[in-house]
Amino acid sequence: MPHNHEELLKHVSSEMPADELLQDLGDLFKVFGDTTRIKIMYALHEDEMCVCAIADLLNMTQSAISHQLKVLKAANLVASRREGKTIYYRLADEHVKSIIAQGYEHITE
Amino acid sequence: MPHNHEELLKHVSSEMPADELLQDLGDLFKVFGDTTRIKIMYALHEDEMCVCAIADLLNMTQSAISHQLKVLKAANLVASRREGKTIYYRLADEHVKSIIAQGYEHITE
DNA sequence: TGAACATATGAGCAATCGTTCATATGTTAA
DNA sequence: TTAACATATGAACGATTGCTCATATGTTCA
Repeated sequence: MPHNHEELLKHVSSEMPADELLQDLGDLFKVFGDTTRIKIMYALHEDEMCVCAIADLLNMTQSAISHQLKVLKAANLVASRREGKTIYYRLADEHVKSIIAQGYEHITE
Repeated sequence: MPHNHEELLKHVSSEMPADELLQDLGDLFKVFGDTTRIKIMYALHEDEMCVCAIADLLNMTQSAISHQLKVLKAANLVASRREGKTIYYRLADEHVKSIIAQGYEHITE
């Protein structure tokens, strides 16, 4: 008979957050899991930037950047304001920086 | 003529980490970007577990869990030890917990 | 109003990802 | 050695993802 871990499972199971929360966590990190989006967030680290400046910086099309900004905004990682024709994006809050900082620490240990 | 941001770009550009590091950062977060892997890491939060216990807990096949553990191990997020036929996995270090904690904070703000 | 600019968006396509299934490897005990 | 167990692995398939291209929306200025 395969080995038994009923007791362990009962305990760990009771400590697990709800499935929906775990799903949301995964979805959040999925947003961080793309180099383009990481670059965008790094670019916004110090100051806001408009879409075309980000596109220039990363040497990518305006469309590609715009699509990614939409993803970042849906995850509440960036916010934007309009000034005439231009739309400026900035990091939404400090979580972005601390999450990236933790990741940075891990890979550079 | 489209608007100019040469000065800004020069500055932001000089502050950007190397491409390879940004790639590694994205790759790291990609590993966190899956609910199954998040669940595994949460399960290992307190104590080590063997593969079949994790599979039981998450109600998934041994194979699926094994594949995901391989991904987690490649990213240095979990470590393992053998005891007879059984292989026990545990979190590799505290970074895992702090990264997840930061993400948790963001979604529950 | 119309032209130029800045950004957003939808469809489509190649690439990547997570699972399943079958099977291989490694360990223990009889 | 053989059977049973625990885990790992490779191929394959459907689903998701990130980009491109064409075009739409929104704003300013003449």
